[in-house]
Amino acid sequence: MGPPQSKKQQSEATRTTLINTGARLFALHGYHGVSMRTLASEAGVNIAAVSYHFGGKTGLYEAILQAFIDIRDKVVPTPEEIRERMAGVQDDPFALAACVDWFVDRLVRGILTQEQHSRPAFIISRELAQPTELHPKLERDFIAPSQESLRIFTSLAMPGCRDREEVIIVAHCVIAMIIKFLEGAPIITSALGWNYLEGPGLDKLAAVLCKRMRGFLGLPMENPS
Amino acid sequence: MGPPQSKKQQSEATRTTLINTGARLFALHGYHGVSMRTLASEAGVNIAAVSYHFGGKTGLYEAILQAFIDIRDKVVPTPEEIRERMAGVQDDPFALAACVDWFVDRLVRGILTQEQHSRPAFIISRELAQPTELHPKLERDFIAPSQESLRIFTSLAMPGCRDREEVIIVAHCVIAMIIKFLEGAPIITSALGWNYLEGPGLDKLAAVLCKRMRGFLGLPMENPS
DNA sequence: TTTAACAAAACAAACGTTTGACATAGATTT
DNA sequence: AAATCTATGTCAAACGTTTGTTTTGTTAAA
Repeated sequence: MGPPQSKKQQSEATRTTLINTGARLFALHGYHGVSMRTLASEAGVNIAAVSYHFGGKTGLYEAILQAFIDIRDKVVPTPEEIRERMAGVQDDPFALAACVDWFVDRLVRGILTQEQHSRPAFIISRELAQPTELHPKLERDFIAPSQESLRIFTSLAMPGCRDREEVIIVAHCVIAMIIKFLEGAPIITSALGWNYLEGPGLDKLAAVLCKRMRGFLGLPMENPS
Repeated sequence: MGPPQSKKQQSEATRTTLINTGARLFALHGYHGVSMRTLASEAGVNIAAVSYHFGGKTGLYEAILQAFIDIRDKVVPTPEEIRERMAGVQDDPFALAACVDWFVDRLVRGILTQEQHSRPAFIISRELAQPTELHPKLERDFIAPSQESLRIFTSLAMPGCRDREEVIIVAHCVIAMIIKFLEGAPIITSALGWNYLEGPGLDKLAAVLCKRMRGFLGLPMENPS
């Protein structure tokens, strides 16, 4: 099947397949819930391939986490991007609210729609509740930077707030809401009579979240008419 | 150790120990992450005790979930309780805000402080992201009733909102924030320099959450001076 | 004496990992 | 340019370990 491949191409293809399949299965069933036989079978490769390419099950899991770390900036805006976007609007509540819309909309669509982004969120969210030995690395390279971005956004969105503790708590709430829509997607969609979180449904969700997040941050919920 | 026990007492003691230890370990490491030998060892009982009393590992897990279902009303207020508490204040934003404080404070302290309540939240939250065969029962006896309470509270707290979809989305956000403080407790406490989510720290967290939740629901953040 | 609860040992099955044979792309030699 | 060698990726089979469960025998309350 497919065009004839060189050895390097074949090797790379196997690696990619394993990382993609592993990400999907680990996100669905957790690390301990996926056996190497199921994994290899789903990926369409031999059992020994995992050990050969990644040194074992933990090695593959590590590689998957690393792949997530590498695309972090595509999901969570960097501090620079946030500062640039929100510069000079500290005194205009409606301009601030527009920035909130931008930030929330980007997170919602980044995390909830793109599978390659939603799986990391799934796995990392689980890693939070159920730390493995890879937790320190994940904490340093993914969680901490994301938290920093979230706190910078939050403190900029609440210019009147001088309470550092409150900023940290509020920042946590912002990401918590969005992440929980990922894990609770079946509940939400069935309650709303939707099939998936996409299309008009996702637009509605994003709109409601933007509006409410404004109120949460102490900004006007509605734009001036 | 301890006073001499009758057979029924001893049997009941073993059951309780297994349920408590199981709840702790399953919450920490997930169903597949806990072996029966670790479980029995931690509980201080023989391996065969689990199969003897609960018919196997899944039987114990089921019993643990059932124990959670039985105490649901202690954590999440019932629809009756909510309706009673919030009756006749639909036109008074500040009275409504006080009800929000009551609801949020109860959830925060119920879920985040009491270990016997926080573990169910842990396990059920994981069951959401990673459904097992027990999911339907949990959905019917725990999740659905909790969601109903949450939606009733939300719709009563937003009397001006006639958008059913918005009510559902907002209700989900309310519980999402609180639950995520459970899973993200290590991150939050370390960022804030706290040791645990208790005492003054928990008071602060509850206060901030109450205030912000008011804004989220479109109510005044501060009480009239 | 009967029987409910516990404990130690053994069970088959599934686990992650390793082995050794095989095929072949790529490098080296003739 | 052809022949040979080497290194690499794949595969089926087997490895020893750990899994959840069951069996068998013992203890002590009823």
